[in-house]
Amino acid sequence: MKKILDAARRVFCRKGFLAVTMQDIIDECGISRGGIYIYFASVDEIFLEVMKQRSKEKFSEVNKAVQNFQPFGQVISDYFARQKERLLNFENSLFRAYCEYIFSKPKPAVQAFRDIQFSQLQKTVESILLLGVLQGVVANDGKEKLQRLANHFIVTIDGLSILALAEALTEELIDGQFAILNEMIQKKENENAN
Amino acid sequence: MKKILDAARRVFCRKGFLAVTMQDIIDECGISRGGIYIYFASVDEIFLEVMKQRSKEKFSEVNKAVQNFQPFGQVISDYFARQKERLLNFENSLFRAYCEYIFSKPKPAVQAFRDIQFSQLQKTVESILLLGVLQGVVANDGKEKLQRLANHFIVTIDGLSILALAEALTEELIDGQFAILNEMIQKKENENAN
Amino acid sequence: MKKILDAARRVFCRKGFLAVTMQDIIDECGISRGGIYIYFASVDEIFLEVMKQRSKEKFSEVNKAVQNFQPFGQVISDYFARQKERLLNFENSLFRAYCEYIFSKPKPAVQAFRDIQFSQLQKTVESILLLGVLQGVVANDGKEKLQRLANHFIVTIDGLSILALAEALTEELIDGQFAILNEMIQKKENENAN
Amino acid sequence: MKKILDAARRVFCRKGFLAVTMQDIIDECGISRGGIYIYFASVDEIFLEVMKQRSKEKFSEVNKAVQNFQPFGQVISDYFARQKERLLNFENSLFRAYCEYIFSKPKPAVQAFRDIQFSQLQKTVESILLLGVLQGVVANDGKEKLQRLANHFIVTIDGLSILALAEALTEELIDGQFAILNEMIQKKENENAN
DNA sequence: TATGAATGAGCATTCATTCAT
DNA sequence: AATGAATGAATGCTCATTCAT
Repeated sequence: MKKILDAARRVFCRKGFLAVTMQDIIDECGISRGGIYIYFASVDEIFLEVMKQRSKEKFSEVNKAVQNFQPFGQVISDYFARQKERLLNFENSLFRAYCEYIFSKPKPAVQAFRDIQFSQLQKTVESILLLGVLQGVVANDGKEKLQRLANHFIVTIDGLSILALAEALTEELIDGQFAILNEMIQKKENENAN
Repeated sequence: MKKILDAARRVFCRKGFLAVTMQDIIDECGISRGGIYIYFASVDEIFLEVMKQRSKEKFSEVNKAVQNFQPFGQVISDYFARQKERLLNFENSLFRAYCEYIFSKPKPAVQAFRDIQFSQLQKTVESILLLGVLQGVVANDGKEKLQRLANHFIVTIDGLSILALAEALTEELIDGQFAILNEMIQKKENENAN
Repeated sequence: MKKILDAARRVFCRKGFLAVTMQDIIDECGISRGGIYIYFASVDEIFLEVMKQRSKEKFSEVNKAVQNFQPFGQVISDYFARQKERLLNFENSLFRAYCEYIFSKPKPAVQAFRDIQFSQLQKTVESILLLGVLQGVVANDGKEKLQRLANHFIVTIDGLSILALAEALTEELIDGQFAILNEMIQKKENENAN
Repeated sequence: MKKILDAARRVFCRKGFLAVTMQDIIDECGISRGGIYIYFASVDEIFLEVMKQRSKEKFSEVNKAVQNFQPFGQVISDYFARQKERLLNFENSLFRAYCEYIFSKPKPAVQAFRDIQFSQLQKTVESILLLGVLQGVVANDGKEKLQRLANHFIVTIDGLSILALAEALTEELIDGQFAILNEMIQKKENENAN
């Protein structure tokens, strides 16, 4: 079953979600036509399981760093570095599949799924920024502004992800955008100092 | 043929790109199966033509405003208002279809298409910001920084578009993100004043 | 389309209803896999159409004889002869398919269909018996009794049909049963005479 | 193994014969896939065993009544009552499965099976009628006529069974048909008296 | 004995594409 | 130009049967 999920993940990275057929996954994992239906009734089910698995891995490192109260400068630059690497190696990303899934399903059906993905991400980014606030290197403009800023990070990275999928993304562009995000924190830092 | 393209556009708005079959377009425009193949050999061709049409309309108004050297404050707030309306009425948008198309095609094949879309957008946003610079209300930090800022606008709006498609987008969230973009200009204005 | 229905009828006679696949009908009529779906969406639809066609043919001759007020003795013996021939050549009958269809469907779904079949049959048999009454060769015991007798004819023939399908039916057995039905009319005739 | 047969019987009552899969029986009896194949190689084998079991139960009571030389009036009215109850509770009957089995198999293969079922039934009905003859309440028209009458009872009940499966059977209709069968005996009784 | 994972043949259905009219 | 009937490849899915444990 792990064999199926690993194979499926490779397929989803390669072909997104909508174009993936059971046949693709069967071919990739070497299990028979019927064999796969023992575990999963549809491509949808496999996809959801793959996403569940990924969620577990995804934030573990950064969350650990935050919990260990490591220096904000370190954490944020690690975070950017990791995102940059991800954006530059987008052939290993499930983002395309995630988008196609979210786009194609009737909205009520995916609400729970999408909310989990989004709120987990929000929580993680917020916790990083909060770490900066606690360490006095990010301005404390109140919870609302912090949330807004966290959302802006997410939105920016989502926007970059689209460009990555369109292969319209250069390293230079990434650096430029992350520089802007950094400045937004730095600015606040200065203001804080005032 | 206009009938085909109009019908196809409605279909692409409704179902994206990947899920659209010739049958869908046939049903929508009321022309026969064979009749459509006289003009277009595939859904792909129809899609490209629809996108070409849309490009023509898309930037006409804002470009005109810029060319007429209208007040930057007016132009930018119009731009945000228009984007906001678009994001809140995303069932009429071709963004999903655009994403699915870009995602699904082998990259070299869509490079030209994607570059046209992206550079048109860049040019328009840059021209707006340049208007601000010329009118002395946006900081003149050099061409590179301006381009970076323009990209940030684009990236942010793309990020919001994803959320719109996932129906994870509230009016509040849009306002918050546009406020951040506005502050980035204002900030620069202040600095400029210093 | 006539080609499809004729082929389908042969298949239903040979294999009943439940065991018939689209493939069977496709093989029999020589139309392509997709071609058949232009006219019919499922085996069910084809079956219903075949049955509709048959209903039209089925009672035409005997109904005509009744309407022409032909001698009862002639009509009834023709009817028995025809039924006997049908029972002895049951490989050309749709009875098996009809049974399997009726058996396998959720009852509300087939109610209308089954009622039409049954009431047509009832009406025809009743009209024959009524002919006998009008000609004074069948006892007039009231409408209710006549209906009951008509039902008995139907029930008997259905019972014989089951035996035919089981190939447990000899010519002798048929003759014996039809003799009983004949006696029932004769008896009444005698009584009538009393 | 009894567990298997009991479960299978419930399934056959519910779904007939053709639509029953091994999975259905597995689900119903809670024994594993492989476990069932130890005892039975196919659904066919299970069905035959279920039918064999049922034959043992089926006629025991009426046969006992006949052997005990109980009053014919009692025996026949018990028999009709039992049949009526069976017809009105046809969801517990194996008749549908029996029909589908008989219909679907190549005739030589089921000849023995079908003959056993039919001749057992014939024998039982004949023995009841013979009881009537012996008690002087049914006309003694010779063995051949008696057999013919027995067959008519069977044929009628088979015909009613079809209607039961089609849910076209009312209590009124059953009563009417059984009344006809009763009259056939009564008539003979009267004649006998003459 | 008993299990249940695995196999692969077979079915319904959809769809892009062709072509005679 | 325009039609729409016809094709056949491809997909999801089910099921009887096998077999290592």
